Amino acid sequence: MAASTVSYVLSGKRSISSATRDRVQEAVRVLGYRPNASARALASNRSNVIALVIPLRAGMHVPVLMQFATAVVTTARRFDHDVLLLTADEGRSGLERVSQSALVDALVVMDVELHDERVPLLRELPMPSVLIGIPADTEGLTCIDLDFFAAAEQCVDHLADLGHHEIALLGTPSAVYERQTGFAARTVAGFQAAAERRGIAGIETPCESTFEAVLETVGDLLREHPGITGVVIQNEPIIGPLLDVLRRLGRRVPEDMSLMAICADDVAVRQVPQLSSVTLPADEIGQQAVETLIAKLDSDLGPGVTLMPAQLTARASTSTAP
Amino acid sequence: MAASTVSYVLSGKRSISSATRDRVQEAVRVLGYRPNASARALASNRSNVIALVIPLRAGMHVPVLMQFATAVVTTARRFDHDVLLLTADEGRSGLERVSQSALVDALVVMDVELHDERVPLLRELPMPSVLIGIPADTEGLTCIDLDFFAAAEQCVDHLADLGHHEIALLGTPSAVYERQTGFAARTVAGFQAAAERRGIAGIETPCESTFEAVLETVGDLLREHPGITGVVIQNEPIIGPLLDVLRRLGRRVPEDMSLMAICADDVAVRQVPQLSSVTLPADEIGQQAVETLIAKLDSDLGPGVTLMPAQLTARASTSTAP
DNA sequence: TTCGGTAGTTGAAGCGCTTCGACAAGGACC
DNA sequence: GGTCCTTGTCGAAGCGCTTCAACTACCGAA
Repeated sequence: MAASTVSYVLSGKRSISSATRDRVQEAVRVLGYRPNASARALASNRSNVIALVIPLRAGMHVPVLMQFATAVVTTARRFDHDVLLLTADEGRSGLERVSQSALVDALVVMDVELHDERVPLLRELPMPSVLIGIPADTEGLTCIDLDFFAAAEQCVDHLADLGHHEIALLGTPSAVYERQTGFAARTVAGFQAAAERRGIAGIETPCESTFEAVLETVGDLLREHPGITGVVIQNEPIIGPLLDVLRRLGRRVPEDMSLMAICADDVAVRQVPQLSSVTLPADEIGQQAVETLIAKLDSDLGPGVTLMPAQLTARASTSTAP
Repeated sequence: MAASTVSYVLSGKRSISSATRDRVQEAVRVLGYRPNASARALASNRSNVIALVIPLRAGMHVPVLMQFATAVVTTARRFDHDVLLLTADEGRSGLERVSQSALVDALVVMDVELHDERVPLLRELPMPSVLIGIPADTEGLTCIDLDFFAAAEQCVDHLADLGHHEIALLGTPSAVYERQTGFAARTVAGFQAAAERRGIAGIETPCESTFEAVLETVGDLLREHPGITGVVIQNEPIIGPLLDVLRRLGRRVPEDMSLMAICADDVAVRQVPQLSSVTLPADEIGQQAVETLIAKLDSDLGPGVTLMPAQLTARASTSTAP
């Protein structure tokens, strides 16, 4: 019984008689044999590990990140890969390190900015990568994200259909806009485009993720634009505070004020009243990212941008304009 | 110039003349040379990767987990190690896989239950590990956690010192108790012990992490125990809802009701009013875990339990009993 | 019957490092 | 001047796999 035979049984890369295969598998089982990962990686030039670069920056909503990360790990395991966790604060050098040392076979990069310094590097690296988020120039890249432009449009359309003609977008913390994060910019663009198309007034404002900030931002907003009857909210952690603030201000949802959220479904459903929302499908995006990466690994799949379609669910937080 | 010489320059394991060293370093710089991680691991029997097992279970508060994870990754990088992310749903087999294939050198396991099925396995594995959390039998293990018993005691003492004699512990979701998670059990024990010692009434109840659950739980609590004037809260995500519920019920904080939280400092400070709290030092625990692990890696450090001391900070949410 | 082809198996080469033992050169000591 | 030790460098072995080329055995077609 040659070592190579065992290798072929385990990898299935050559035909093996069923007798031999059974014998090998039995021995593997009995001895509890596990191939050494480093030796395997050295010989095959594949580590079966992918890197996941997670942002740790101001304004990012942690539970959503974790949802992405979980989806990535779970899907990677389905394809017999493991996940190496990198934090974005290592920046370019972290990516260079893990790819040039062949620690990983491929990269998943989250929280991509419009003009991300890592993008040129990703183009050069001799290793497939998938971005979660869309930079300004996607030439030669593989990117996946929710279609935030369409998401915002759908929110506006839904409110416009209900007869609202002055609505607001309560956005992400200003830090997120300042670093030109793609998803935030695309949401604003979609919001403005749809408002214009529908001939209604659309006011957008950033909002920090604290109760006081919501209190102040919403207070200012309603003072300056008393005609607002609909709000689109993109910043998940302020959903609770916003509902609270509206209650304090005596505005009932949805009677006086309609609310649309762009957030995970379970978050929307957990509120009182349940929120009409466009789903942020973090699970599917993470899963899709890994599946694409695996495809690129063993078939030189070309680059391309995948926008997950936005899907709106009307619930109890929106109604016809007062 | 022998390959071995380069290796010795890079690792510093033998003395090298400064002339040679400079020449090698210059060449490394110019060529952008990076040692191949797999080859290095195969030859040296060290992958320089540690596994981090993260729970994805009901009732766990995600931002805190992320804080642990971040601290672990950052600290690991300080010691020139990387982090492989495992989810707890792979259970024992995940641990066996990564350790037996020598994918990693060591393990950090989070969210340990009192009778965790992974504990016996960890004792057997030929590889150091550190648990974040304390199981029932710590024989032969290295564990680190906040001293939740003392944390609860300090909360009770603080309230008792202020003259309260009927207080409640608003705990974690019941799922966390049911699976006998150590930190929750130790908090309850400390709460009860201190209440008894101080001769005051201590009522403890689990609480799910939704607004309605808080509304109902607190409603029931105050109906059955109308004399309660102080609450200790261990469940971070319900801090906001709790403040809201008390407001609705017309109980002012701290005039009518004193509040103590066991949570991260920044969370306590972000509330209105700012909460008196015992800090949950996730950063330090994560950091300490990795430092201990590194020490075990290259010096056969013995096992042992490290309880991080609890530290109480009085803020605006506690005052003398009404 | 002979020949080409296919399926099954094998030994050997080699992946890119680390580490061990050997060895040369030089300094200290008697 | 010879011996011993230290310091710096090197070649070779080997880590545990994968993969290639080669070989055997056997089958069907000519």
